[in-house]
Amino acid sequence: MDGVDKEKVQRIVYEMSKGSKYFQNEERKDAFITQKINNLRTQCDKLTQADLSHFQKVADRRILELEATRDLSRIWLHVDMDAFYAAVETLSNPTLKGKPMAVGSMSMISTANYEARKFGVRAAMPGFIARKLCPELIFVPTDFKKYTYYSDLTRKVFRRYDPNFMAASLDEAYLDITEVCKERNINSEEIADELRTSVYEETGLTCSAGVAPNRLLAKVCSDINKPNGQYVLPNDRMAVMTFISSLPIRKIGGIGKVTEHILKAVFGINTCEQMLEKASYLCALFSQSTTDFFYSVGLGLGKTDSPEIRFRKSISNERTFSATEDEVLLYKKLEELADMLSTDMQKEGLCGRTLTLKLKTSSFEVRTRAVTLPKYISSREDILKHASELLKAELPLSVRLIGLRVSHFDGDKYGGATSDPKQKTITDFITSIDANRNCFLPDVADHDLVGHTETDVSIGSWQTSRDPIDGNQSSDVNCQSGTGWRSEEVRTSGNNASCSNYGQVKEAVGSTFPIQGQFEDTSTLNLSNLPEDEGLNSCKDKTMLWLNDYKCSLCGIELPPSFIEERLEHSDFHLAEKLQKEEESRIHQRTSDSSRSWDQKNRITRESISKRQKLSQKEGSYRPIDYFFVKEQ
DNA sequence: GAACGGCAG
DNA sequence: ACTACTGCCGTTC
Repeated sequence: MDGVDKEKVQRIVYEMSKGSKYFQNEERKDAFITQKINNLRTQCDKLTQADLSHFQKVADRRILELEATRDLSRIWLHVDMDAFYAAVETLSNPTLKGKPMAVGSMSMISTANYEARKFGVRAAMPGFIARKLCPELIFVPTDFKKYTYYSDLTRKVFRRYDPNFMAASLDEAYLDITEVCKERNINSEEIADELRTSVYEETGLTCSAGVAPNRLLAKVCSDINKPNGQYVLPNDRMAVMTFISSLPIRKIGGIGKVTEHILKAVFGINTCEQMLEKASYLCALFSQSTTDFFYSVGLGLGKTDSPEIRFRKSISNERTFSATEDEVLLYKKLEELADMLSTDMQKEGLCGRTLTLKLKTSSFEVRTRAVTLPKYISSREDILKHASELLKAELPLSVRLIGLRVSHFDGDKYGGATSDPKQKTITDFITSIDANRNCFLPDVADHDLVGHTETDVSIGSWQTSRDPIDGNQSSDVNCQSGTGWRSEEVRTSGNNASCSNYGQVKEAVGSTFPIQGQFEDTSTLNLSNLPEDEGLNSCKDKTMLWLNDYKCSLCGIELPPSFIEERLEHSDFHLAEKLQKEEESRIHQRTSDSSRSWDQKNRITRESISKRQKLSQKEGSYRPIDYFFVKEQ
């Protein structure tokens, strides 16, 4: 951003925060990092020439191995909407045009428009500081429904170029445009141009694009000519190496403030190519996974594969409020969180056995306390009971945030489900009912939120929404809005939108997940947990079955309107499923509800999977969209 | 394997 | 008067 007086901005930010609890905590963290840097330096100094030559050899070998994995056969495009939330708000209120504006609140800004950025106002900056930087700044509260709606519009465009595109958040996506380029015999630059034009025509919003041989690079590229621009990095090794050589490491997804600081302070690394120059030191001081990532950065390597399915590993929620030591109040907050979390988990049919309590003290110190239970839980009572015990052990304490997380899901480690006692029971039970029925394993898996992430090489390469979410009147009693809009979102938009939170995307529910997965879950729950009539009605009502004329409201499978036969078959399937279920409940009347749910879930999921596989074989070009996640909320 | 802290987006 | 959520890594026991 030119025109920004960086010194002035820094000074104001410093003056506004200096002396605050937050600031003191930042200083504490800085001190810790400084210590870490000193330790690393010491270790470096201890390295002998012999050590270094040894590590150099190891590093060289590893770099060669990584180089051998280079794949220049794919063309990836990363799209990034420009100041997305702010742009959407301006669309719905044109009087904002040209004025400095920020989406968010006094506590936290999610996105600032370009006029505001001229003043140094940025995403993730608290509103009160932003106002100091720009007194006439207009604040607009976040409205995720709106962003989800526009996000869906953009995704309709993306889908035309890559039906299997990866949504990284509401405003970012990765598209493998290799095939389109081939089929239409045009180059990637033209595709990018055309795509951006289409997005603008269909949404009124501008975006930027980056094209490169892998996702890591594509992401970097989309930032180069932002806003409303694009940059193409050809699939050529020399071009990549030249591009990467002078690139500051901070531009790379996965290298944040701290890593940048450490690498610079200890090794003098500023650019990507220096990752290779200092390879022996890195090799000596960091783990294999970390050095692999660093070397990959130096080589300009990134992921080129199509999204693999991934499972959600945890689900959580947290709230900030004005710090208090009042135990009654704290328990009440805890109860609300347990309530919301349980609801979210049930929406997705999740049960987990590790519960983690997160506390942020009034001095911003973060603590987590966890327990792993002998059985899987998901009910509000179970969560609350164990959470209360964890909390109790920490009191008295002045707290400003409480969070709860459940992880270690059943069916976690693909198939690992059977290793748990309770599951064995269920498995056995179901098996006894129908020997043919296969439980758990990948099936269960699919029913989870799956996403894919690009994560990977260690410090990951995923993306999340760059616009932090506004905590919504953060500091106060407001703990509800979060979930509220989420559930609405799910029902109304029924699409890819996700509402997430973590960055890598979501559909409607909580945070981050792939849409497909989410829907499947939702549907599963509908069928198994709701009164029979509901499921049945939905099945019968063909017009209601296809959300946005595209996605099945029951299981989330995505079938475009042109798939007429498949659609018919699909609705028949749900009907049959329904009937079968009714029949079954008659037979196994005494079956416990929970067991029946499991059973039902598995069967449905299975069907969905095989259906999808069938489709992809038949129609090579069509595959359900996998999402990844987004986080927002 | 579990717990915890931290980074990143 | 500095968010919400998720994933992964490293360390320690």
